[in-house]
Amino acid sequence: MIRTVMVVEDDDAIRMVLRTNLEDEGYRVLEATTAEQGLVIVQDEQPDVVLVDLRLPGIHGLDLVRSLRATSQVPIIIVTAQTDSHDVVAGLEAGADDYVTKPFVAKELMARIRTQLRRSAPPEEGEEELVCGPIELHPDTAEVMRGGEQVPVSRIEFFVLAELIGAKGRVLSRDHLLRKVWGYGNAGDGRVVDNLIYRLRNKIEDDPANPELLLTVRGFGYRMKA
Amino acid sequence: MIRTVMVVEDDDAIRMVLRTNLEDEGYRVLEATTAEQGLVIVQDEQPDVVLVDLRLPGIHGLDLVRSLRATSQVPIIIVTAQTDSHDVVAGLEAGADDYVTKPFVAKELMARIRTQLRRSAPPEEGEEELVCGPIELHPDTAEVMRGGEQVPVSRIEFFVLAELIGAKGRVLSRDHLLRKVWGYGNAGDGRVVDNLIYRLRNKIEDDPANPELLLTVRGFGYRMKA
DNA sequence: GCCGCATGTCGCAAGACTGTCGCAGGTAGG
DNA sequence: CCTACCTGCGACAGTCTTGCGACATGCGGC
Repeated sequence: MIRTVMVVEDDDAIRMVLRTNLEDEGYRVLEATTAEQGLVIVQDEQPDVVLVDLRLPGIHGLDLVRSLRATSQVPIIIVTAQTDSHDVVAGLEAGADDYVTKPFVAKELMARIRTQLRRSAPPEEGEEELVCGPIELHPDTAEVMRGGEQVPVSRIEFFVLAELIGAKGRVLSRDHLLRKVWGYGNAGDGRVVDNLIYRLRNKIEDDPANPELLLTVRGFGYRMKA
Repeated sequence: MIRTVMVVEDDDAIRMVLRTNLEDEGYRVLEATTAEQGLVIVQDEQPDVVLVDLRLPGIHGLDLVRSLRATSQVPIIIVTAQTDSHDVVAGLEAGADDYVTKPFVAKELMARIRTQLRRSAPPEEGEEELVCGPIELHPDTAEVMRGGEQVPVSRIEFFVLAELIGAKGRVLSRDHLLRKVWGYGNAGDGRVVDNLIYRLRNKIEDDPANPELLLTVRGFGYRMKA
């Protein structure tokens, strides 16, 4: 079954990234740049989840949340730049089901969307196994195991590894990783990825200088051993 | 068997939080914002439990309780902002089976609902065992045992521990705990959880500085030892 | 072999994250 | 009224994370 996600966000760059990520996950994506537009489209199209930015031109995102809640039970996730907990709490009180603050980790946002969807649509097929050679990822505990022993990795390292292993040996470009993991406009240039790969190798490879698991594909990007 | 819970509450934010928590517990949720609506839906749908707010627009919650009691034996739990014991006593006399005052601890409300359900549907499968290493939770008595000895913990500490142990080793984010335990509006942001964890550790860990049961997962949240 | 570019390597510093603790208002019980 | 406790809050310090830049290295084409 194809699910529809509605994005209400005025910043073109962020909306773009969200759309790309959502489409990659197989969702149909609807977009709106204002609260008014969003309200109409939601009622028209009955999406399965709505992402709402708080800072919108004109009507504030909060009011949009309240309006939506008044007429619909669609799961609402607030995506806001306000780290100010004020807006966030107000958002939840207004009836949102979850919130994510920018800069967000795109993979995490996707996971949260899945969670909201699960509520409205029962049990999907089990989580994908995240295993590659001696490396094993446990999303439940956010732990990475290597041959049975735990390897401490940071939040972002975890998500990058998850993305790579999930790709099952396919090459992923730096851009792809930037968009999927870092998520958005993170103008941060390419080397960030290189760095992270370097650090990951130091943690999961026997000989980080001669990687056997996390391979470089010159000119394209990185991939896990098949 | 899927149980149905009816929520009669006019405040959108609170109703939302209740719905989220109830659905997470696996209940089907019906909502009404007025007594009239509630009465109709209850007779229509025969829910297994009804939550009633006392302050409702129009007909008062108390009258709704009386009306319900006149025609049904469905367990009724009053959820009220009135700490004023007046209304509460009146509510119980009107035929309610239990009451919870706001701000309530979400997990506690869920527990009370289970209790009411147990009455109407006798032998379910036993309660989930809330045990983790030397720690043992007794929901009936709200006691925490550690290696056979009782550890005094506060109300909220108890529910946080219950949530964590119930998660069986999975990581729970601060957000998750805030919503599941504190339940709502608790404008209080982040550090509240950290503090509570700190206090819990002082009570249940041998060496609180090097926790072995209640673990931190940096960047994600907390979890119990598997 | 030489050059240019892609990638590896590493240290740094800002800032994020968490642990720790004292304080104060609130509540319950006496 | 007093006391004890619960609970949220803020401050501070220590640790870890992470983007960045600089330089080294290696690959591929000529």
